[in-house]
Order: sequence, then C-alpha cells, then structure tokens
Amino acid sequence: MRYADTSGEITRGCGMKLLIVEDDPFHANFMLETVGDSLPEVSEITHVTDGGEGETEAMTGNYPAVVLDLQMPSRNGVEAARTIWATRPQTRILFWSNYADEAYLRGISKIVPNDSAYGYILKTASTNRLQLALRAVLIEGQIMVDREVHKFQQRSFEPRDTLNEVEFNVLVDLALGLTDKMIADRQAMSLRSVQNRLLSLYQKLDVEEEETGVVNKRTRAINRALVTRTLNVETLIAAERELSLWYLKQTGRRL
Amino acid sequence: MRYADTSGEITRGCGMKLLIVEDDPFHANFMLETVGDSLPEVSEITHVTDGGEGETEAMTGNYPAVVLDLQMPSRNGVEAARTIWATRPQTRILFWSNYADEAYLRGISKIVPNDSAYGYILKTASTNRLQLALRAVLIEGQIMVDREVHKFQQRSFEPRDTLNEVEFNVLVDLALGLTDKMIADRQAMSLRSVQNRLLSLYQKLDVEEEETGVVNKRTRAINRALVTRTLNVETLIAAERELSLWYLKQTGRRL
DNA sequence: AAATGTGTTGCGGGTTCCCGCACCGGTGAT
DNA sequence: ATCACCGGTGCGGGAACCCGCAACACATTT
Repeated sequence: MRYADTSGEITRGCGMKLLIVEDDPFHANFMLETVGDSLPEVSEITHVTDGGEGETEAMTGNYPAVVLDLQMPSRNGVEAARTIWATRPQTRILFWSNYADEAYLRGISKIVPNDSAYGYILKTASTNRLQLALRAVLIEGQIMVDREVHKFQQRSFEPRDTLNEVEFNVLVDLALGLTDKMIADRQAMSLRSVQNRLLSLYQKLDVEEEETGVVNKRTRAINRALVTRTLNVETLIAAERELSLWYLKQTGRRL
Repeated sequence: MRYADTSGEITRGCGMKLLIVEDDPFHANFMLETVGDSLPEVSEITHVTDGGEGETEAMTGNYPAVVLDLQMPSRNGVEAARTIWATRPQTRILFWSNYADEAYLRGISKIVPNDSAYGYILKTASTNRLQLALRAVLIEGQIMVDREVHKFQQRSFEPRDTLNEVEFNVLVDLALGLTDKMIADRQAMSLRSVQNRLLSLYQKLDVEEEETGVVNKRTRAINRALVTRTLNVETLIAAERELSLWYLKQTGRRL
C-alpha cells in the first residue's frame, strides 16, 4: 500500500478519513501499512509527525478517528488529545505508546469525554493485537486498553494501593519541586492536609525508613514514582507549564 | 537484503562479524538493511533483542563491532557495554539511541576504554548520517558523537555550567532519595561538603528561590535535572542496583 | 614568595519537613 | 441512630536541611 509521507493524502474506495500522528518514521510506516491492510473502510489517511501539527490538522480536517503517538517532541500526545477533544468530543482516538506508563493512562482518563471512544495500545503489541485495537476503537467505537497496560495498573493493588486523584496531584506538585505550603495553596487545602497526603504517598510508594536517616522521604517518593512509572518526565514537563500559568496569575511574577 | 530475525545469522562475502542489539523490531529491521546496504565488509550479522543476550553473545562470539540500543527492558545498553568492554576492551561499539540524554553520554564516557572506538548516534538521524557513523566507528575505529547530542552538551555552557564528576554523583544519590548524611558516607566526604556540592548543583541547575518558600530546592533540583535531561530514569534504575549492593556490604541489611 | 582560586570541613542558627495527638465533618454499614 | 471510617485541620516538637562564616589544604598564577 502506498501512503503519504508527511501530511500527504491518498484516497481509496469510499469511507472514512483517518489521521495518524507519529514522529518516528519506522513506526509511522508500519502503522500506515497495517491500517491499509486491515481497515478497508479507511479511504483517506493523513500522516503528520508532530503533536502541534496533529492538533491543527484535526481541527481543520474533521476526522472521526485519530491514531496518536504519546511520546513526541514539543507537544505531548495527551495535550494534543485534550485540545482535539475540547472541540470535537466524539473523535475516536487510539493512543499508541512505547511504554505502559501509569501517568499517561491517568492523564488520558482525566480528559476523555463521556461519549467518546479511545484505546491504549503498546508499540510492542503484536500486529494482530494492533489490528484488533484499530478495528475495535476506530471503527466500532469501543474502549480498549492493552492487556500489558491494564496489568500494570491492576498490579498496583498488591504491593501498594493505587493513588487517587488528590494524591496524584500532590505527587505531581511534589515532583515539580514545590514546598508543602505551595502545594497547599495550589491544591486549595491546608498545610497539614498536604502533609497527610504525602504520608499516604510514602506508604503507597513503598518509601520505608529502615532506620531513620537513610532516605529523604520526599526525594525518595519521587524516585519510586519515576521507577514504577507512576510518574514520567513528559507529565512533569506538561505540569510545569500549567504551574507557571497558575503562578503568574496568582502572583504576577514568572516561574 | 535478507537478515536473521532473532539470533539468526547470515554470511556473505568474506569479512567481519557484527552484532546488533536492538529490541524494537522496526528499528532493528532498518539497521539490518542499512548495514547490508552500506557496509559490504560485514559478512555476518547477528541480531538479538535484549541487553543480557547481547552480553552473552558478545562474550562467546568474539565480535569486533557491536551496534547497541540504549533503551532496552531489563538490561541497559550502558551496562551491557560495560561488561563487554570489561573483557574485550577493543570492541568497537556504536550506541544508537532515541534521545540526546546527557546522562547516557556521561555514563558511556565513564566506561569507555582508552584504546577503543565508540559512537553515539540518534535514531532520528538521517540514513546518510547513520551510514557515516557506522563506517567511521565500526570500520575505521573513529570516535563519533552525533551533532545533536554534542550540541546538547555544549549548550550547557551558556545557561548553566556543566556538572563535574563529583557533582553528578551527588546528583544521582540525591535523586535516589538519600539523605545528606548517606550521600556523605557513600561518596566518602563530610556532610558539609555534600551540602556544598548541593549548593553548586542548585546554581548549575537553575534552582532559584524567587522569594523563600516557593520551592523545595532538593526536589526542584531533581526536577530540573530530569527536564533538562541531565539525568534520566534508566540511569536512576541502574544506580539503584549499585546502591543496594553498597548498602548491603556496608550494613548487612537490604535496601 | 605571595596571591588567587577552588574544594573540604566544622559550627551554629534559621527554616522546612515529618508526624503523633487531638478534634471535627461527611458517608456508608449495622 | 450509632458506629466506624476516611479525610481535613490545628498544635507542637524533634529531625533534616539550607547556608553564612571561618579556617584550612592544595594547585595555579603572578
């Protein structure tokens, strides 16, 4: 099957339009071929290589379905999805990622509209599984999360409890390098409450003490969150942007 | 060109053996094709998909040249390189990576033997640049670092000074979640010296205070290091292993 | 030889963090 | 209704951290 290299288009049969946002040319190539082989109802594929382009193309192009890479330079897949869904909430989006990062899944489930379909599939998944996900999400409008990813978030029941919304937000602020007081301001709770959330974070992230004075719980918690992929750097970069906006509005100063 | 899918082998002409360690099948495929097209002196290619396999294959196979992915599950590319170079210091290794992470480059330059050749090339590099790097490093035995990566470490002169060895080690320990006292023990310096190193880290990583009480310098430093790619999660995972070994030897307890 | 720079170490005090104890307001189960 | 539980809040004290000040060692410069 032929495909458009970058922002080109092809037509075939009569059917639906599909937008593919993927910066890695090899993976993009493979995706284009797979779609061509297994989704005959797709008649027109557009391929762009950056989250920002993806957003504008999705805005102007009126696509019912989008395949979105999560790791991209400059513009994160989750952010792109947010702006797309903001104006076109019924767009079906299949997220295609290298990692089973809890942070991504959490970011996605925070922004997915009620009536929309989405999916999360790993790049390491077999072609069969990918084809299945493509069909289920983009054509049938199902919600589908890769077994590996799902296992990952299920797994969080045994060794530690899963984080709730508030705890996750506090964790992000913690990892941004804020003080307890700042976190309290930002999350609109008291200083002591923040510290209580931190306490439960330490438990859930397995930050033991093992004689006092070995670990700094604060930094250790960040380490655990990163290593267990509860948090990732992309999420931090995105959160930093929101933070500086908030701080600017709050104080009139930057950073 | 045909190639061996996983741990298979092919022969052609008479010449050198090459080992390719790469877990992503698309990139592996591309690498195999590129080598086949541009390095006629390579007569035998072995491809494995994991760092551990790569190590054992390199040990038994006596390869003069290796292409090594840096991001791999379970076994890091830097660690694989270390064990390979430990017994075969003249092996020529081309590191092939997704990111221009300073942490990787630093990890590599810490373990590269004096008389060996290595290279660092990004997966986003053009085919021409990759071919050039393949030839320069694996055939000619040059040292070659991708322009993008080099730019990244050069760039560290303007906005902040570059970290030296000690500072980097302290940074890693900090990000592992250790207390000042523990860092002091581990790096064999006094508590106050550690704090001095932290002080210069705060400067070099642009941890400003902007009225007191906004940021926790300790966690903010980790954040800055992660975001500027001075540090990455892979490095932390590897460092954690070394830490637990050290701690076990030191105290007889785990973790 | 003197000066200058860079890194180490001790002391001391102010700040932030960590967290036990206590109280209170909702929510769900008995 | 009562009880248990969870989460928010205040108080207070001990631990860890941040860092100015000052003395010292070592290398390089002048």
